[in-house]
Amino acid sequence: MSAQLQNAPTIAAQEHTPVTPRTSQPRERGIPEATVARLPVYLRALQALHESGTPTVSSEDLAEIAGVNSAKLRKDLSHLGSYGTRGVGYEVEYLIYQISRELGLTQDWSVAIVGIGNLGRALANYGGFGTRGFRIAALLDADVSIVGDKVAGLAVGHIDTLEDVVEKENVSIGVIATPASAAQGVCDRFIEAGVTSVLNFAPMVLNVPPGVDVRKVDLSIELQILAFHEQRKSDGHVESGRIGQTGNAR
Amino acid sequence: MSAQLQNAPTIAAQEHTPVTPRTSQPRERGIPEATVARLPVYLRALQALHESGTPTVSSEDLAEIAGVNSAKLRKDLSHLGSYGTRGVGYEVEYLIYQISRELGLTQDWSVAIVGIGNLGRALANYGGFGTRGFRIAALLDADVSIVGDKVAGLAVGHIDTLEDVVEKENVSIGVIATPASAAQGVCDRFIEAGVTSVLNFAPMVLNVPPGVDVRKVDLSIELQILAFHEQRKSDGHVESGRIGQTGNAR
DNA sequence: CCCACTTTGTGCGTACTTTCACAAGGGCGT
DNA sequence: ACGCCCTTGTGAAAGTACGCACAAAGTGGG
Ligand SMILES: NC(=O)c1ccc[n+]([C@@H]2O[C@H](COP(=O)([O-])OP(=O)(O)OC[C@H]3O[C@@H](n4cnc5c(N)ncnc54)[C@H](O)[C@@H]3O)[C@@H](O)[C@H]2O)c1
Ligand SMILES: NC(=O)c1ccc[n+]([C@@H]2O[C@H](COP(=O)([O-])OP(=O)(O)OC[C@H]3O[C@@H](n4cnc5c(N)ncnc54)[C@H](O)[C@@H]3O)[C@@H](O)[C@H]2O)c1
Repeated sequence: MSAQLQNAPTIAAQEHTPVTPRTSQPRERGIPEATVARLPVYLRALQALHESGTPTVSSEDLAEIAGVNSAKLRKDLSHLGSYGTRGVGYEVEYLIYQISRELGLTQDWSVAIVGIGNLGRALANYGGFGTRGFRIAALLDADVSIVGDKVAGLAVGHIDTLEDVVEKENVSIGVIATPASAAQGVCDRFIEAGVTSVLNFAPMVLNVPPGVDVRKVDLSIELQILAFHEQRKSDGHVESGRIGQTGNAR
Repeated sequence: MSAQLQNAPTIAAQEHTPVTPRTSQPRERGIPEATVARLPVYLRALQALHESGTPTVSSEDLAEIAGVNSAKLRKDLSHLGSYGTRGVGYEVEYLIYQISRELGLTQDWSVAIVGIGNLGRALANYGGFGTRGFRIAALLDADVSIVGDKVAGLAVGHIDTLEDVVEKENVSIGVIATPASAAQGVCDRFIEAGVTSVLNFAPMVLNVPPGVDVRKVDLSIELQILAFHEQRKSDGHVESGRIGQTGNAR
């Protein structure tokens, strides 16, 4: 079989002594998915603070910027270890390093995008990609009239070279931006080639074996969720209040 | 104030709703967010079944297609009411109607996209948009060299006409595809103009007042989450198992 | 009309999240 | 050195979400 399951319990356990300088904290293995999904948000907020020259920040302030409850933020960070100083807060630069390390951003990840249509091109041209450890290693498409085109400085390759590219470029994350009908096939090839992380933009549920992570970005679903709440608001209710940013989780 | 919050605490909660004086069975007001987020997935699966001529489907089969546990699916559907027939399953067409109605897709929603750059164009050209009750009412940008261009059959308008457009076209959902630096400003204008649902593609946390829904789509965060798990996999662990599709929730 | 069989709807225990509230830790002024 | 004040880290409570297991409900055959 393959399919199903939402979040996984995350294991925990072993872990030698980290590299951390002095006050290193034992950090337990097993960070909650909900926390993992928020770490990138904290990281972005911290980088903004760092760029503006702020040396330290309290959980209260950082939480405000990140749009979360401060207790939640502290608990999230506590999963990484005790990197704060009571009475003071967290050292911005140090925390950036810790979160980056935890997320695996201290190493580079090669990404291959398949389906260089409207969306694929936008993704390829998206600068924010490389800013954080992600490198677009290849752009692939099945349409021979597109193959060879230069997009964002990269020549589009033919889908048939997927396996070669994955191996040569050591691709670890596959992005699928093809029509839904081709998504499963592309996904299977990625997996067969050894890729175990997939980001899917096609509006369909991919079937994958255990051990493979798939995250989906589905515009249509987002709109439908918004429509649901919008309808509620005008449904006569005075009530409804949804609040701040809701994105993905697990 | 305004700011904060990530996922909303789910309104549901209180909302006794003494409303329905009738029989007890009917759907209580207050569908769990997690359920709302899955309804669109079920809907899509059902439509595929409908197109292939399938008249009824069991929770087991539908769950398989949607990639979820069948008990979860049944519980989700039970929030809408009892639309299944024991021993048979659910009537595809009827269920499509019920879910559509619940999601508010039986009415049309006008959408305005701001920021017609790489991503904005891809969104505008995205056909799947209109397929389900969503109509792109306007495309706006601040760059005068873009204003006037025809994208997906629509002329790009100037951002200064936002308020007029929202009123004239009765826009209820605003899509932000501008650089992060302009996102909050655009968001504020949308809200000021009366829009209470926003879909944000800019990598930043928007500050909004209560009553306004914001959903974000953040490519960078998705990649970072994948990187986290990818790192775990190679961290020596044999273990890690994340599985099937993970998308947004709440 | 009754029985065997299928599938729904849901009670219940478990697990995960969020939030509150506060004791303990640490810096700083005196 | 001492004590005050600020902020962290976290136990515990409350709220949600999941998925199992099964009684109830409906179908079709005999
Ligand atoms: N454009 C958007 O804003 C948007 C939004 C949400 C979802 N999506 C989804 O993203 C996907 C891509 O959207 P798009 O607008 O870029 O579509 P598109 O038609 O512009 O591009 C699809 C590309 O995939 C290529 N392709 C088709 N089959 C392939 C295969 N087997 N192997 C490799 N490449 C193949 C095509 O040649 C084409 O270049 C679709 O599934 C769409 O539903 C798009
Ligand atoms: N392209 C992607 O794949 C991608 C992926 C993830 C996130 N994003 C985010 O989406 C946003 C748009 O990305 P893009 O690649 O399309 O960028 P882009 O630079 O191509 O387009 C941005 C557009 O917004 C317009 N704009 C700027 N300020 C504006 C304002 N105040 N009002 C109205 N319009 C304004 C610009 O004129 C431009 O046309 C960015 O925030 C980016 O980080 C993009």
